[in-house]
Amino acid sequence: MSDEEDLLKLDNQVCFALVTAARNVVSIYRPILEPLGLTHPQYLVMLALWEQSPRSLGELAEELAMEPATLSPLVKRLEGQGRVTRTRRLEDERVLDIGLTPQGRALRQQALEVPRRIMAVTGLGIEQLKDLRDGLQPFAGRMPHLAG
Amino acid sequence: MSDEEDLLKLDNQVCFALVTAARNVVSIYRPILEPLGLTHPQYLVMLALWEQSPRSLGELAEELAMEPATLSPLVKRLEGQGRVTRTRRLEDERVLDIGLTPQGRALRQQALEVPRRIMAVTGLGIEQLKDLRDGLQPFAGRMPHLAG
DNA sequence: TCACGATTATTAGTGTACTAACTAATTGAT
DNA sequence: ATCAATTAGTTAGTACACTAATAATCGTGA
Repeated sequence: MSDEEDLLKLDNQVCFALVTAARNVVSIYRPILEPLGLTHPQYLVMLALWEQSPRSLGELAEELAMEPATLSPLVKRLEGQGRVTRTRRLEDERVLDIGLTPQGRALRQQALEVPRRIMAVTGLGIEQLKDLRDGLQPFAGRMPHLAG
Repeated sequence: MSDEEDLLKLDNQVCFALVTAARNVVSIYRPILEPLGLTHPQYLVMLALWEQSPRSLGELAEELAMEPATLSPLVKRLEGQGRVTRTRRLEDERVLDIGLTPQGRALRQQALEVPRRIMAVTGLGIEQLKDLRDGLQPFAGRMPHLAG
């Protein structure tokens, strides 16, 4: 049992915990978001747009720490559902502005109930959630050394 | 009203941190696992098999907290790469035993270097990794209330 | 023994998520 | 004014991950 074996085991535990936790979160949200007609990534997009809109697809991708190529079809589905608008910006036609429809804006009222239902299902309190958020900080968001 | 807005924001932060952290972990491992010819999920499968093999596909899926339907094609790719064997168990032909080939067993030597390279890239130490692992425990692994 | 329900794995279909290659538009430099 | 470089999005192709439906096998009880 060398140091390397121990490290491999710790590595395994961390990765496993992180990946399964992310999967579980999606599974927990699924039944709660389903009545809203949203998947979990779509929910994150709507949260970002409720904070600020309209925004270019690129800015949105940057804030959500995802690739424009991933966001592009996702936003198209939201447009198909009538929650979101996709319009070329007049000053620069390369830019695609993503905005909210009245229907998309109205959805926020239903979304306000989501967090309480999540806390009820998981039995987690506000403090635990804050601790988790803070513990994840070193890994979260867009990681600079991954760009390029 | 304001309470609900705050909760929605906290909810957003936690989910966002968790999901992007999981994505980032995969991105960090990608270039390191690429010379081994493994994706990150495949790496987790090999880690589990190095601990114990052969094992049925169902047992493996249980330990990895994933669905058999997800694991099935993943294991087939590992078989195609010559790392893994897929054989029906004689006593019960419904069961598919997943074992290691000599090549799959040998791969472990190269994998022993992975954790140090990860720590070098991320700049994280053993203690930080342990803290993160422990912080994720309430969400990690197979969640009982999701079964069914 | 034969029919039935349970167990185990696979297939089909949807939805992210990534990289790489591509189109279209703008900017900058000759 | 034109051509090169850059920027913004999209498309193509691969790989997870889930649900639902299917197939194959096993065990049991009539």
